[in-house]
Amino acid sequence: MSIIKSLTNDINEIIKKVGYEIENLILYPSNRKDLGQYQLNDAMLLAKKYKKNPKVIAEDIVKELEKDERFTNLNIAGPGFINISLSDNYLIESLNIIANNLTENIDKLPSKKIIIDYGGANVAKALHVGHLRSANLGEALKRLARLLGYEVLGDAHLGDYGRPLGLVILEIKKLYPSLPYFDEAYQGDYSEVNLPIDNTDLETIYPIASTKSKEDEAYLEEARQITLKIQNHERGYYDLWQKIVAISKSEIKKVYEDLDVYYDLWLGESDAVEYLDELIEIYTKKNLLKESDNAKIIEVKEETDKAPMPPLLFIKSNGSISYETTDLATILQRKKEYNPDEIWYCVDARQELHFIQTFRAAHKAELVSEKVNLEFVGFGTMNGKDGKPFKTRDGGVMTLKNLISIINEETLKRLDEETLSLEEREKTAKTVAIAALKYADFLPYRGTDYIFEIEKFTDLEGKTGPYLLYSTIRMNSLLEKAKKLPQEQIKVLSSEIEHELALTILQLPTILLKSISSKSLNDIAEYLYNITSQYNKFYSENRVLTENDKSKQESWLTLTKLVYQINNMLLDILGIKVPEKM
RNA sequence: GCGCUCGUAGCUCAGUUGGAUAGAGUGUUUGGCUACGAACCAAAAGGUCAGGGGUUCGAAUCCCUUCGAGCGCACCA
Repeated sequence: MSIIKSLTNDINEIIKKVGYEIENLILYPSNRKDLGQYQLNDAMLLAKKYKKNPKVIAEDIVKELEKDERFTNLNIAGPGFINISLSDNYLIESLNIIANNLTENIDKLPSKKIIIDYGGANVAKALHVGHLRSANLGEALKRLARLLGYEVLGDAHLGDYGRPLGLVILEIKKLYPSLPYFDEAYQGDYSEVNLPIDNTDLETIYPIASTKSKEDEAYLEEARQITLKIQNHERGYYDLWQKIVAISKSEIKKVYEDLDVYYDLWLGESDAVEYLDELIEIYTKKNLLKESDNAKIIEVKEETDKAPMPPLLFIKSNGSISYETTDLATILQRKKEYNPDEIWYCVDARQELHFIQTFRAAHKAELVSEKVNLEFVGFGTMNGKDGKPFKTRDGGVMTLKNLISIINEETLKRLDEETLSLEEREKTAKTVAIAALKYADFLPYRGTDYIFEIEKFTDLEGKTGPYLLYSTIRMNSLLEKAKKLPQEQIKVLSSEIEHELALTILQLPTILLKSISSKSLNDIAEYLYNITSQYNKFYSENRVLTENDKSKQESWLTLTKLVYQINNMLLDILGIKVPEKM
């Protein structure tokens, strides 16, 4: 158990002993550091509950806390704030426990099996800036959840089904009508067909097809028919579809690897389709399907709804299925194959209604038990400076690949030509660029729409990924230079900034729990900046290597090591790598 | 129209299970390197927390209301 948690528990016990009961006691870091390190705000609440003067209650509590040697400088301020500080002895002892084993400073959660759905990548479409948040968020939540003791599977949930693929194949048919895929008489093996199309072609074909479909009703209808053919596994079309998926998937994988995003499962919508018959049977047997305008729908209204709730479109009037249905099939598939306790969906916040419908329909048919938490983890949209969804200057889509290379160039310019060879610079630039990109994305709360500016992601100074990397590397460099000196124990805390750092370190487990419960990484991103800038202040105030006081020197080195380890751990959660030099 | 989200420093964002004096980065002005790595550190200036009302010991945070913005509302995914 973490220091801060056991401390909170103990204070709770002490207060109970005095005769008061606090339901959810939290030891807050004080926002009046001049009065104490921590504050307890509960005397005011207890005053209401026990109908007593809050100051009297505070005095009762303080009197008992004073008997404990861990606490010092206890005082009461204002209407009944209790200010608490920790004694240096206790602080040092606590830090040494953590320095000895970092996991002592992490509170594990009861084990659970979780699937995180954080893909959103679509076959035949380039990953664009909009995919960044899903990938970053999901990957980081996966790592955080694992650290806290959950069993986690990340699923790419590839968009490999539905109309876009129909459109792409239609356009290919228009471009290369003589391909055997479109020749009904063809009897040969499709794996031997040479498709004159690579991933770059696919990415240009889709926008063209999409535009045509909006302008030409007949074209759209033909695409609908082809979509249906794929869904019915019609020879030729189905084979071409498989080929396109394979080409596209390998390219998508590459971009995700650049971002240090790795999935445990590379399942797609199409993989869920084998559960479709079973799904339809379940809904039919339970009598949950209704006919409406030639389509089959599921009513998902509830009495408490404030707004009209549209039904879930289960089977379209032309007989094809919508993504609501593949999402339901996916839930069934996950239940059957993995039996998770929770499924988290990291998707754009604008899809909330869709997921409310899907979750309700899933629970209505008991695809998963009511206890299984299907959670919508929506994130805000990336807008341009005009407040509308981001477009490049010429009105196009900024692909993720493009964005990464822009930041790469920017970073490369900043790297020191004297300490790094060209080869090293190129490799390092990539790592630093990704750090800049990811960190900038994590800083705002996940639900906030934020304004996407290239400058924000290429910024290398101030509260940025490169700042964290630079500082962390500098810590390591110091530790390396002091390799022969002892760095095992903190013996003294000799300045204000060292005390600040100590308290920040104790606060870590609280930040981790806050982050997993809000499912947002901004608290961790903020914490990383805080601990790093506190360390940098310490670093600028002291000369560690030339310090004569040996116990001071060892304490400083141990503190450096501790912060270094924490930074590495947290950066790893965010999926950010630390290069050796930069 | 109905519903959801939001409005905090010039800009970009934190802070919202109610806590003391509302924070950070950036930008502006200024000071600190023949280096334990200056992609750093220090300091100044910058706020009617959109407006109004209410709840209470206490409100950026909760409730009501006005104004403004974004998003969603079955056969796109």
